[in-house]
Amino acid sequence: MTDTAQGTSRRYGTRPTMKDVAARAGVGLKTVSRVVNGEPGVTPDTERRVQEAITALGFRRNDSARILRKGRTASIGLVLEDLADPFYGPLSRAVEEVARDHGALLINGSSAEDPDREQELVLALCARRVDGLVVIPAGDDHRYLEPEIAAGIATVFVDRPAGRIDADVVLSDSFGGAQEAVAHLIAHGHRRIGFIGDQPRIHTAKERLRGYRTAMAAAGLPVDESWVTLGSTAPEHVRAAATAMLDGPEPVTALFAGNNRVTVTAVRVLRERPRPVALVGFDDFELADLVRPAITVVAQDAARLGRTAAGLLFRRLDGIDEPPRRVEIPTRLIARGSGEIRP
Amino acid sequence: MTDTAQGTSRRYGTRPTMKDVAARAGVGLKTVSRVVNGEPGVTPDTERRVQEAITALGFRRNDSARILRKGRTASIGLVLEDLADPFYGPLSRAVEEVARDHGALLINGSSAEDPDREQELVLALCARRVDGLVVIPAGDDHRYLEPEIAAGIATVFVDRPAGRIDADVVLSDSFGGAQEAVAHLIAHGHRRIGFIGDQPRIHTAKERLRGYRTAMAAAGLPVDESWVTLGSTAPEHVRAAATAMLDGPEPVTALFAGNNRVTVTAVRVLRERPRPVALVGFDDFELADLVRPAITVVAQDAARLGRTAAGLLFRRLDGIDEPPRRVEIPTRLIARGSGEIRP
DNA sequence: TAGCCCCTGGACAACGTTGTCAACTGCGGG
DNA sequence: CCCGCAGTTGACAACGTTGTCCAGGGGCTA
Repeated sequence: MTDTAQGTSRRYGTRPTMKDVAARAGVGLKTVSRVVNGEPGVTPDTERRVQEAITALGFRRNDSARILRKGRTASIGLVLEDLADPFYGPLSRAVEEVARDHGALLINGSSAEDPDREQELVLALCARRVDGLVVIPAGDDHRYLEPEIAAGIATVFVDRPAGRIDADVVLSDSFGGAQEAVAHLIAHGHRRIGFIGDQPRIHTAKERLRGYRTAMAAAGLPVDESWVTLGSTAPEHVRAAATAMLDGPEPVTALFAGNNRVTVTAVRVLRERPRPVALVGFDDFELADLVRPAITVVAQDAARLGRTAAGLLFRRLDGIDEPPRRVEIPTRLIARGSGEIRP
Repeated sequence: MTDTAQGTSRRYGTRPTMKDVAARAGVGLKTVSRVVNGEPGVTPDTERRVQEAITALGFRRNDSARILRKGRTASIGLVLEDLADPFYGPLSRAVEEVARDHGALLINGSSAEDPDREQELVLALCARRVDGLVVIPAGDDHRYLEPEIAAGIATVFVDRPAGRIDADVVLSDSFGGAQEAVAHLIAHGHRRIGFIGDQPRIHTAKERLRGYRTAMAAAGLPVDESWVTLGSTAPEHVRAAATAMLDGPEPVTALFAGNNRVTVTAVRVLRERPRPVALVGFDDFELADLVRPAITVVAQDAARLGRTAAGLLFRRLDGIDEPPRRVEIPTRLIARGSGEIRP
């Protein structure tokens, strides 16, 4: 009755299977399966015996086998740039939360903004047969995904559109947000405004630049090309760019920072300057209101991006078949002071 | 020659298997397996034929089946409190990076500081047969993991120790860090110092409180119990606690904040006060140096915690068998100004 | 009491892959 | 000319689970 360790040689690292449980409970294999899955058709007494055997042996269903048999993995993959970036943490969490509501686990990976690594990760996830993918693309050619999508792996892109394939995508309104930011600076009297953005191959960087140019043009302001820098967002690079704009022959009186990493470095640079320079940053961040001057930003709702994307994904997984959608999430200008400095 | 779509009825959502590839290439199943896995013993000509079939059919190996057969999943699980918390993002990223170096994928889940949810997640990961687990525990009883560990799932705890089982653990030196923080405030002339920490069931909260009390006692200072609050770190709660300490009968002249969320709210509260109040926070955060006064903190190295834990995990997975270890990562006091305000 | 149905339980195949082992080829040496 | 050998290749079982289908037994009705 209490013979927990009995004849069945349980080597370390070897798990009991349903067969073992069945043998111990003196029932058939399928009966154990029924109990484990809560299927009907088992008498209370049999069920109890099976439960006892499960507990005694420490049995846990092997989901790998289950997945193989059923064809669905109840897991989705998320590929983003860097989990350590404060913009992606909330996004990832939101995706996870939606996945959880649908009983799915989340496997995620960071591409480090490297297209090859993105592809490697995505294909590894496909080999695992995740049910769906949420991808923040690093590359700009996703034709490699075509066979996977055709084979039924639902895919939603977030933050940036897919390259060369037609797929669902959820974006922030980078263009509109940038336009609004720059218009805000113009409204406060600025005429020479600098823009420091991410690498030009990144969609959001291009869109924000376009917003900047459109706003400038709409106000009839010329743009000196020394006021625009796209490239690495590494601190030293941003620092050099900002310094050049501020000390150039046509010094800017305001800066528009293309993302949160740029903004942070810009704040540091401006802090060292004798005269105040106006600044608006794309992306909100914690404590933006506590820095002096408080930082005016164009806020994107990362969690909402993630929720929306995951929602779209599970719609697909639930079998809703419709042409690829493009959802745009509005941004919001939060005026806090740094953008209201007059030239 | 170009008959991509031929007799084999490929329904949407059905993937080709090695059998299909074998049939198309006119070879045996095992030969396909050999090619896919780069095993030797296949003539270049045969290999080419198989490769062509693979490309034509869009075949991708089903890792679920592979996992079932091989027993190893090449994936590890990470259970933490909240991926959106800026402390855990870098930790998660560090674990991911180590996993990647070992060819493993990372599945992660947020427990939301709920013990039941932690257990649910952990067991789901075990059912997936992850090779190992990195857990930031929310609960304080992990005996439920015993059968899993006995069955060979390596487990490492981070940030907080496991409850009621003996397992590897990687911790920050919360006690020492807190002691140092409070001593720092005392050295700057403070006698009445408040402490606002996380819920008392959380190990780090207890340790930091212990450090606080030890430092006070070492300086021969009494602690009025109205100066100590442990509990939710929700902003309104922290705000109320701080206000009470600052306006009480024995008003504190300095605050020690038990984690990053508390610190942020404390900064906001102190900002509204007419007289400066000293503040030291546990956990560093971006922009801590840009707020005025810049925030003095006890910095923990989240990435190093993650790297160390993952390193330990893979040592276990590589078969190194030794008694459970307890690794403590030192903290570092970064004086920036807010802790140097005199009473 | 025969006949029938329902309820429970089990035998068996299948999911897609990999490990084992044997068969086949062509070649060189005795 | 035959034997053995090395190098390829494929047939088959197994991994642990679930779906299908059938068998046995008990209770009910005619």
